[in-house]
Amino acid sequence: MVFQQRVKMSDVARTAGVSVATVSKVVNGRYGVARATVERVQQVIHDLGYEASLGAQSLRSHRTNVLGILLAEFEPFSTELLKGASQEVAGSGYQLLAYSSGDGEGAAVGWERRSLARLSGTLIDGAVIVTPTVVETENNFHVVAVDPHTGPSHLPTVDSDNFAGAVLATNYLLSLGHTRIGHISGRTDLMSAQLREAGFRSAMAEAGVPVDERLVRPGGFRIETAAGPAAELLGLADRPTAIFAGNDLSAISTMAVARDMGLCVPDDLSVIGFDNVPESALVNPPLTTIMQPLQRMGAEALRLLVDLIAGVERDTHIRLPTELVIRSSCRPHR
Amino acid sequence: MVFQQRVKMSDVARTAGVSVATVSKVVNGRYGVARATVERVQQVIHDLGYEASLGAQSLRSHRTNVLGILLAEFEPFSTELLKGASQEVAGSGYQLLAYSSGDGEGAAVGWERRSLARLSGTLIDGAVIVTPTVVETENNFHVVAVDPHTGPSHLPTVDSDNFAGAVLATNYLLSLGHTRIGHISGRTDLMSAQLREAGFRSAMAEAGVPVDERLVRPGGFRIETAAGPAAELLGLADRPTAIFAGNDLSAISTMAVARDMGLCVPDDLSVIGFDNVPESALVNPPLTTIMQPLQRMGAEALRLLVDLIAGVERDTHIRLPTELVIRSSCRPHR
DNA sequence: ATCGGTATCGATAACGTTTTCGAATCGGCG
DNA sequence: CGCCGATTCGAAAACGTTATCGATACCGAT
Repeated sequence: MVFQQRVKMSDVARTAGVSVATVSKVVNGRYGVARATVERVQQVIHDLGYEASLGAQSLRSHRTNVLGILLAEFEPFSTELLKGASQEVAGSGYQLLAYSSGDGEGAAVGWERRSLARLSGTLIDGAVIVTPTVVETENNFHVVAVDPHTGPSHLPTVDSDNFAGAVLATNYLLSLGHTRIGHISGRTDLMSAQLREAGFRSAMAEAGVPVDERLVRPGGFRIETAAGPAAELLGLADRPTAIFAGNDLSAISTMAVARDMGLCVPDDLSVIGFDNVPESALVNPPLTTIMQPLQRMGAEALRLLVDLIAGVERDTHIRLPTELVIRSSCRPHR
Repeated sequence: MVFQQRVKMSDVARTAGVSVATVSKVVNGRYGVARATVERVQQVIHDLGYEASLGAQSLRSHRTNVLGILLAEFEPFSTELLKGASQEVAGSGYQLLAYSSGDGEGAAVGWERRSLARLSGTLIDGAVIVTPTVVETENNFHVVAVDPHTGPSHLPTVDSDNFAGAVLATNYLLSLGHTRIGHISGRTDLMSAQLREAGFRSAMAEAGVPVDERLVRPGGFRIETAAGPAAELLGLADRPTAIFAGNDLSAISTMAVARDMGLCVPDDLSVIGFDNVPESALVNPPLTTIMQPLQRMGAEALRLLVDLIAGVERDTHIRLPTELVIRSSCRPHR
């Protein structure tokens, strides 16, 4: 019910009978202000409920003690990373700001660069960027990338062992007797997607099973974009008996398409995913998948970022292990 | 690999051979600049990759086209709301910034007020606040509350029908033959917690079953805070045969405590939750609960906020229905 | 030529904070 | 009593942007 204007530093200064400069010193704990004055100003600050304006603060000092995490959207993958990062930030002295491009559908490339330019140097002290396609770093500003785009980059990075995970998934399908295995690959600009496809091909070659190129199609890592390729694959006269989807969302999409076409998973078609997002345990049938420790990846990324800002010398590339999680979406080939 | 300073408006102005004022007009699409100039400036903006500084922009104009959503932490409840809000924001012309108090444990009361003071008027044009305990609105700044604190408030609000949901839950347990029903209530400062307890008492009274006051304990809506009360309840000589937990996290905590004490859910103890967060379907046994449409609540809150800023006349209190979701954590009383 | 009216543009003052640096005060000591 | 160093404070400039408003250029009409 209190209907008041934002209280600014000059208000505090006036009621405390000092100058804004002095208030600023008190707020930031700078040296050179008398004991009595400090206490009086702090009292006024408390009484008036003063809070520094983030915008003005950062505009002047280029330091806000706020870190950002940039996501294209709040899909399950990013949300899990966010949870991990959020837990890690507690007690670090920083606060966390999650920024979504909001682009949703169109997802204009380069949103990370634009958002970063908008926030860096004027709002946040550093950022972790999830699945960035464009990496470009201004000096004196730290970013770490999670699951970055392809191509050479010396950005500090956190990811999981995508290649090994893909080998795990493929070998599992092979061990069930499948040989006509399809692969719905991910966003071609993502390192992880390329490594998963490479792992798939490697495992197939290792087993001496040739890859039918018609069974490998890009699915874009999203439910909507994967549906088309999945339908094409399943529409083939000699359709695959198993599909290794590039991520869980593609796998879920594939299962939906299969159902629509009258196919039963896992009886008519085995499906394995990648990520182990919470949703994968909820779908029917529960999805067999490759787990990457998403929350831990988020936590590691945040800790790495904090260390970088603090100037700590440490390894700037973290790779976490993957693991096979067996549920009910795969069955031996008859 | 490009290693460059942040490019500012004056840089654009210099290379385009105009003044910063003109650049500003071009950026904001103001009237009064020649066609040719507009194009030239836009070209330079694109070439240099200029992006306005959020801080400076908002400091001066008090308008950023950015909305905030304030969460105490990224637990499941808030995360679902966030997803809903995030989907709704696409295409609204705004961008969404999620802010977590980061307080995690201690969760100092009034974090919403402090964060809001920090962000409002200098960073965001409006905010939706999840489970706020302190409501205080500055003029010319819009906020909408989701699941707000108790006490009178004329804040625009989105919530679900907590009372009816609690009646649903209680009646379900009663219909299974339970009469010794315990209730682990929620954060006592939250409207939703009070309404759920009231619904519980109302349904019990309606059925003519007296409430044993020793079986009603506050659990704080969190896994850690609910464990103690749950243990006390289950340690009673005449322990309850069923527990209506104030939310899913309390219910999950209760099930864990029960397991530790050698009790089997649902055979020795029926447990029902509230919220239907995704986790409730993952636990073992899957949790029977009351669903509130969390994502939709987030979406409605965001739409309401946008409308308020735009000055649209509309209903400022939205209440969504709840629903019983039967899974496997309840069983008829023998 | 002169004039009035439109376009187009740029100086400049804010916005709320931090930081530098000089001014003022005070106590102690010669 | 005069001087000096230490302490405490405030004036003012900067940060990058937007908004106001006056200056200039140009046009056609008298």
